[in-house]
Amino acid sequence: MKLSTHSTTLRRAAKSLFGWTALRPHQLAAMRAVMKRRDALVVLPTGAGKSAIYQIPASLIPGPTVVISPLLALQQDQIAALNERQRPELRAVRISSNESAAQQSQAITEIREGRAEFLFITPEQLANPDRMAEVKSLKPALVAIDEAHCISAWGHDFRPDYLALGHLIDGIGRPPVVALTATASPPVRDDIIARLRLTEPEVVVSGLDRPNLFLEVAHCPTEDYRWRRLLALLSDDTRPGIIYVPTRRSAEELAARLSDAGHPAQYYHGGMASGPRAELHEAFLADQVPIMVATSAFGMGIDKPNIAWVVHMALPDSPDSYFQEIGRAGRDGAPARVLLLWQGEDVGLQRFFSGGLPNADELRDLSALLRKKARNKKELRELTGLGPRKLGQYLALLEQVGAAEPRAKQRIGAPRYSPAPVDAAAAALAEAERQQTVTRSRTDMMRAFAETTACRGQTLLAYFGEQMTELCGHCDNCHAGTSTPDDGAVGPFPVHSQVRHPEWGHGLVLSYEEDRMTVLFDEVGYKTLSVSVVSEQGLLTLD
DNA sequence: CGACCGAGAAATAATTCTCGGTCGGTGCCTTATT
Repeated sequence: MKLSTHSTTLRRAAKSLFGWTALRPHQLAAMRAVMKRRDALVVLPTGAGKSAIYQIPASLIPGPTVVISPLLALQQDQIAALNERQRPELRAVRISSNESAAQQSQAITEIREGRAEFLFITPEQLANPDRMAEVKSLKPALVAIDEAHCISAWGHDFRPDYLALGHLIDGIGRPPVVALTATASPPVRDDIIARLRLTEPEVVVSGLDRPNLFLEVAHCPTEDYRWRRLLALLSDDTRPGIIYVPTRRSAEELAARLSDAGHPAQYYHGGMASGPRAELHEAFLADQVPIMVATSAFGMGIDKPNIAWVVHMALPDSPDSYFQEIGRAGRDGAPARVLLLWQGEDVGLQRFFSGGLPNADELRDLSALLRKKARNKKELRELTGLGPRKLGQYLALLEQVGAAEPRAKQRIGAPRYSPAPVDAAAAALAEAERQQTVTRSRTDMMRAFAETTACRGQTLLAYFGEQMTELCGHCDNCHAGTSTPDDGAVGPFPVHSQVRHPEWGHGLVLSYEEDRMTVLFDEVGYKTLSVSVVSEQGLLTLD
């Protein structure tokens, strides 16, 4: 009775606010969870109406909604889209370094007086205790975490405040949380749920297969071959597309080379000034840039329906990134091509990006310092001589092993009964090694995807924990006839069974391919095992 | 880890090889100058 009431209310609101005559089953399931004030994790492809999942319930629930979104440019687009509708129940404001103090206090006033519903903000803003108290005083009724995979992808080193989001949500009064993303493999989902400290969340996952994308991979023994494969695609398809390259320099060089060869191209990377960067972004969306050569900086928030192809000029760091990047093609449902041009040497750069291990002595000294007195990051930088990046990484690690905790006034101290500095350093180092192993196992899986002769659709979805019983029919291997159906039960353990390995511990069976099986272990990441060895030696047991 | 660059050596005169050093992605934020 109550459930159907919610469904009817939600449908009415969707009609009134967005002009939609129907809601998709997954949208409705997630919205109902939000209406019941349950935590939720939503994994749906972009273009599946993900934002509406928090926006429609937010318009119905009394009290404002805090939207945590990672990029200021993305926030700006989202706010513009909401305010264009000119509905008070959808009005959005934000607080960021882009607003003056006067604009910031005006935004707070609008929310407090009920004239605006959505407050857009970054984790970094919330990490400021004064700001946190101010947001708490607004009594938010809901928190939406947009691009929630950033918690896992960035939290560990790049943007450490992402890791602290669980604390930050506690600090604003712990309203119900809905986390949304287009891509999250099983360990990323677990990470999001653990970091945000979601309580029995409703998990909605769907539609990862993208039948209109033709998946193609070519091993390129030489640079010249890579170049010729790219030109072949460009002469076939004159619709707009994106070329992903691994470095800023290669983005600039390739764009120049393509333009010289009669394929006008622009480049985009994180080292550019923000003005031209924003202009290029807009120009691409407005169909004024046919070819964009870019690093991974280009992507989040690119909601352009007619991207007809995506080329990777090197192996991405993980299937997670790959899936995210190819997912930008063919949102209009028209046939689109995605082509991966790779070499074994590409792995070297990804190993570099997976980072060096921390120094145990530096960790020990930092831990000892925290036990003496709580200090802010600036003091810690001066006392230890560590750079901001490294310090952030070390503090995140120490926090994970119970040797550091955030305190009032931006200070960080050691918890009561925290481990001795030597032990804390050893535990933090072990944690860093575990993270690095898992990160590198993702690169291994990316390489395995590139090398497989099996169905690529099945291989990719198996990585994300979804079993496809039929061949995808939209990849080069299916086309060439080398794909063999994954019947799912060829091995000793069914797909998705929980297993235990004497050395690697607990794992989840993801897929079988000929005599190999892929298992995702909590401690060591993705591993490919020989089915016959597993059977003969009894390597795995049900867990 | 591997690509790339410049310096200097090897070999015999203009090119090829080796060695050592450097660099490589993603973005909030703040604060001090124009």
